[in-house]
Amino acid sequence: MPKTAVKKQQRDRRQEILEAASQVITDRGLAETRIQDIADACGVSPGLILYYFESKDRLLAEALTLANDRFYLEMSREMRKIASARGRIERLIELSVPGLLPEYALLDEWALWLEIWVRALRDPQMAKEREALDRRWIQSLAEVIRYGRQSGEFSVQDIDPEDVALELGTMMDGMAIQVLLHDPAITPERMHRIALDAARRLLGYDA
Amino acid sequence: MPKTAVKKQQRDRRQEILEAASQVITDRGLAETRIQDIADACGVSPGLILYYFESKDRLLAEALTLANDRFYLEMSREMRKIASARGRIERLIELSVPGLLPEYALLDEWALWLEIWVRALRDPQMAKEREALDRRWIQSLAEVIRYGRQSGEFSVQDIDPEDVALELGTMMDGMAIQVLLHDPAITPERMHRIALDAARRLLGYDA
DNA sequence: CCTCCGTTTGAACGGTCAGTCAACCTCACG
DNA sequence: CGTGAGGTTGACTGACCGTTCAAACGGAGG
Repeated sequence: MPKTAVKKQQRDRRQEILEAASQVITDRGLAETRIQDIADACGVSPGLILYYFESKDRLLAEALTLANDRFYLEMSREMRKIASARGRIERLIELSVPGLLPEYALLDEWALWLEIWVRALRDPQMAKEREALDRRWIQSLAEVIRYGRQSGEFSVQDIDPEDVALELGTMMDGMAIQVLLHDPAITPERMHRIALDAARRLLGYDA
Repeated sequence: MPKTAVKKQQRDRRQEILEAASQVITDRGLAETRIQDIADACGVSPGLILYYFESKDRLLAEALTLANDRFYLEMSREMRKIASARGRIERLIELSVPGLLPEYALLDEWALWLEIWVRALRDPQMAKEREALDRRWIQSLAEVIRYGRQSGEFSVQDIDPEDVALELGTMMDGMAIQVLLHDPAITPERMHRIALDAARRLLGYDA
């Protein structure tokens, strides 16, 4: 077998395991995830999991960021399809509300964020990774804001786009937690409305 | 020994264990907390822990909300000492920023919130408890807002105080996470400033 | 058809830890 | 003092689970 083919197969299997792991973590929680569960989820024996990963811990760390990476790619693709800055920011918001769009399983996405945060508290490696993921997300927001300001769609001129992005982003984090945990005080629809209002207010455009 | 004395001693020991558990969870994380650790922390043998608690799980669940209860009591006391609504809201904000005031170990407080959230994802009992804690917090904010509106300190009249409280509260949740995780993009001071600005804007009073 | 090497298996190992239990302690009360 | 009940101990157990490993598999190349 040619070397590239071997590498390809290895990468596929690795990916398969990572995706299974990500799913299991979402279902059972990080703390309750066993190697056996992951093996079951992709129909292989437990031994194979540790053939592809140095340890359970490393595998879990890698799996945690997988869904987020996928979300980011999907989001970037969507952005390119939308011309107006306002359309982009509103789509970003829409995509970020847990459970708003049935076609995206964003509840999963957000549940993994909680696990990432807890782990980042004590694992410096994960702390670094989390910061990078977060920065990437805030930068995406900031980019849309800069774009809209440049095009004249957003009237607010005197504030740093990154500051606004940060405010909007952290506010959505906070609300998403409540929505994720099914707090009756804040439904997906309500979060959606509040976030859109906040965006209009912060960026300066009309409804 | 009279029955009340027995009960008193039992309650003290229980409390002692709960507080030790709360501390250990803060230090090591929920997942890494062992009964042995808790026993060590209050200088008793592991067996005694399970003499006072049905299981490790129940103990941890109870311990998780302890710090939050204490924070709430402390906060209520502080509120009574401040006359103006504006002073109250600004004190609430100050108290909520992780690591802003050295005399309060609010990093601990917030770290426990993360653990509560993760656990609430899959434990209905904890989900209910979390919702109650959160409601209590939002209600405190709303109360101050109603007070300030009534006294004329806050000029915004047309929005539901609970809506404003929710917005302010969730925004602070989101920021607190970043601060807690030592994100360089948002220091305690910056969170403090942003939250104060948001309060002024939402409630309608001047700097 | 054989060989070889990367892949896969699943049984076995070893460490960890929640929970149990029998014995011991202590002290209030008679 | 003696007694008894509640409090405390810490060794023990049984289950669980990450990790290891020797053996088996499979298919590409000769």
